[in-house]
Amino acid sequence: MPATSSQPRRQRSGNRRDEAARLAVLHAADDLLAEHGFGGLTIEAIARRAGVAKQTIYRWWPSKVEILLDALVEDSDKRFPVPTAEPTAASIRDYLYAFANFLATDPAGKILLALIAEAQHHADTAERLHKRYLDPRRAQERELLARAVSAGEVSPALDPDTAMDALVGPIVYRALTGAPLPRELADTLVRDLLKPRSTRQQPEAG
Amino acid sequence: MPATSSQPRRQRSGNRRDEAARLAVLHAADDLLAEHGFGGLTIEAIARRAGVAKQTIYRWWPSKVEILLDALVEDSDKRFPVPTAEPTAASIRDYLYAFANFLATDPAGKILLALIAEAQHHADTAERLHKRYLDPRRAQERELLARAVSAGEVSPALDPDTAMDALVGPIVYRALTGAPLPRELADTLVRDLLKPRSTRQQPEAG
Amino acid sequence: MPATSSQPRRQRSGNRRDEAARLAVLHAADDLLAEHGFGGLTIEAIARRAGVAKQTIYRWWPSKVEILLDALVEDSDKRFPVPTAEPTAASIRDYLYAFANFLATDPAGKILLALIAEAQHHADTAERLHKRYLDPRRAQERELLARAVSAGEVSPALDPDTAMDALVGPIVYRALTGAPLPRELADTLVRDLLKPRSTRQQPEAG
Amino acid sequence: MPATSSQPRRQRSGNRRDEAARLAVLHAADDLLAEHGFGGLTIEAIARRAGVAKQTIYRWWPSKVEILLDALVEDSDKRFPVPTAEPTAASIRDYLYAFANFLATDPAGKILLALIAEAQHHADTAERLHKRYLDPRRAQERELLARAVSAGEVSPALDPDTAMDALVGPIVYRALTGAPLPRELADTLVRDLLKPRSTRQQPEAG
DNA sequence: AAGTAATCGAGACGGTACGTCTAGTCTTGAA
DNA sequence: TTCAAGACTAGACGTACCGTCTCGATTACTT
Repeated sequence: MPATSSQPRRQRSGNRRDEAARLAVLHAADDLLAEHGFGGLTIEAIARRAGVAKQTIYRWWPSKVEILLDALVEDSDKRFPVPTAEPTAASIRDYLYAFANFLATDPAGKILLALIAEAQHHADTAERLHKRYLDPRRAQERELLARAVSAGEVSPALDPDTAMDALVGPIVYRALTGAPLPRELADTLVRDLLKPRSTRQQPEAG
Repeated sequence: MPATSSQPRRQRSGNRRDEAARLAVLHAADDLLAEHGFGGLTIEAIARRAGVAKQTIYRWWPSKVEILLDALVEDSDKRFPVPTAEPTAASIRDYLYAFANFLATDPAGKILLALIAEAQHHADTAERLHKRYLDPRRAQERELLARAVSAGEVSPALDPDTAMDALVGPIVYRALTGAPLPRELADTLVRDLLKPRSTRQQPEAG
Repeated sequence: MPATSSQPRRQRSGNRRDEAARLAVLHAADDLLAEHGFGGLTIEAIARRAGVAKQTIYRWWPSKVEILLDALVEDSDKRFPVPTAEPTAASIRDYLYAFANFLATDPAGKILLALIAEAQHHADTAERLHKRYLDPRRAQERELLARAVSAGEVSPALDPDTAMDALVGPIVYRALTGAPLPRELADTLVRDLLKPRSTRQQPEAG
Repeated sequence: MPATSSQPRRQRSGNRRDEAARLAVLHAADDLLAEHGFGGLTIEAIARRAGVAKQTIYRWWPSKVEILLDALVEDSDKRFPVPTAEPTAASIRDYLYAFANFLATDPAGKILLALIAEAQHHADTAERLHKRYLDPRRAQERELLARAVSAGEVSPALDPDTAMDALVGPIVYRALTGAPLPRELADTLVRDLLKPRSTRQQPEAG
């Protein structure tokens, strides 16, 4: 009587961590944030939505911030990885496009904004956000920029860290204040602040 | 302005609005934000700290966001007004210095960050923050920039609104992420994004 | 525009304790005990049933045991007060009838049984049950018995306290084990243990 | 009876029921009841204390009541068996002494009180308590009494079942309410309610 | 000797109630 | 009319157990 690969419907947890429950929680958090805003994002609501017991959430996540970080890290690595291949001005500009797009349209983009917000209210959140998201990404970004500089592709006036903030800051700020994110913004920021090789001898004034 | 007899401790209200209670609430909110962060800033705690009944707060402020807006508007107009006199690149740069200083050191600076944060969580807050703070200031800033442009002092590549965000965004973003705000940041932003008259014909590349 | 005595529907509490809420809680507890047993008697369920917030219950009652005691004391004083008038064997017997009837048929009778039960589980309950119910009633019963003795109406062999337990114990025990409570039980207990005047010279053997 | 090599610590289960686990559960239940009262007697706590998995408990006992019944039945048959030999008033009185002693001093006595209590809360418990403990014992007691009556040793006024409750009830009630259990109680109950042959023609009034 | 079956400790799971907390509404009584 | 005080409904918080389940290791009876 071969079991002919019929689907087992609900594998039922057992002794090991239930991956289905984990994903259900992450998705529920994502959905609730999108639908009801941060105010509707309670552990109770996540549990209800995910069809999961509260204890299951408390067992695996120390706070709802950590849930959001899990979702954010997974999604943003997927949707707009820091380019590692070609350290050119164009790839940096494309990265800013992708970042702006992520903030404006991806549900996980709202997560980042919510976490930056929450970090203002709780010092722990600030620390965790840095450790799990901002710092690792910034390290990659810094390296991208450094390689572009040493390749002679760009020549920013500021130190790498501040330069990145000067590029990313306007985009984040406009997302935080609900302003649109036109391509010209990233274009101008890259052109004027990074001064790429191709545009350096021809300032727009002419 | 005769001080007429020592102050009678607590004049006990009567039937007009109690100015002492109003100030006590604003100060209590300020103090609590500074001491216990936004998390410790509950209506209950403000009432306790101010020695005021909750109902008194609810009577005069529709939410604690409005309390913070009251404090923010009063203080920021005092500490770093948008310059109205000389529409030069230098005065814009000075304004950015003052803004950075406000965010980094003034207690009311924390209020702005907290309100930007809160605006991510509640749409009402976003609307109120725009209406009472961001929009009025932006109108002034836009006019400053417009006058500087038409005076030939600066020539930004972006439209006035986006250009202002490109200047302000990095400063706010670094404040939100706890990064320091060196003067070079504002210097570079003004020089590279506004292209003031004095630096226009001599791009740093030479 | 005279309000012509239309009913105000819900007087809404205010500053003072809400008597309606208090009664709703006591009745809800009573009903739940009768309908779903002690297992269904949770604070959460009482609050739900009474249409009252949990906090209101916790504000006024330190535990659900105290709710039951409130209900029990009020009801049992109403339904079967200890007789104070005539200290005769007959009135003691009638008191036992009333007690048996209370245990067997009155909803509040179930409360007493539940509290005796709960007292086995929690020492606090035992103490509170004694202080608020058993001891005061026993004091009255003891006095009734003492007056009957000194009036020559009855002559028990045991000290008053133990004698009362010998009368009451079988009734309670049968109620606890779900056995019926026939009148002959009380009759026999009074006749054989209290030896009332009228039956003393004529033992049932004849 | 050579003890052949020190005990191997924990034989690790295998295919058959683990007697060590069974005893560990019974003892853990006993200990927890004694130390933390019925409130501390949770399946989780028993499992923890016994060093046993919860599933092992649920496999062998349908509820914690059944664990207590196991312990109670074993112990009470051992400590105060219903006398089968001589159906005299004295042996009944001795049985009551033993019962009172069991309730007052034996750990298993507390179990009986706890089960009577629990039976008020759950109908299932009531049924199981009757079936496994109260009814079998009562059958033996009834037979003892019946034999004593037909031997002319005693002549109770009540039917056997009610008569037994009249004897046992006061003792249980006083145990439930924390009152002491003096020998005179059992003495008086037997003398006045069973009217043994030797005291029948000489009522104490004289 | 290998396979089958039942045991065990461990612990994750969906639930329910706990007792605490804060929000925001409402009412009283004094000034 | 204002205020302090504080009771009220509502509902989230994080914890403790409940009873069910699955896992992987450990025996003992089969064959």
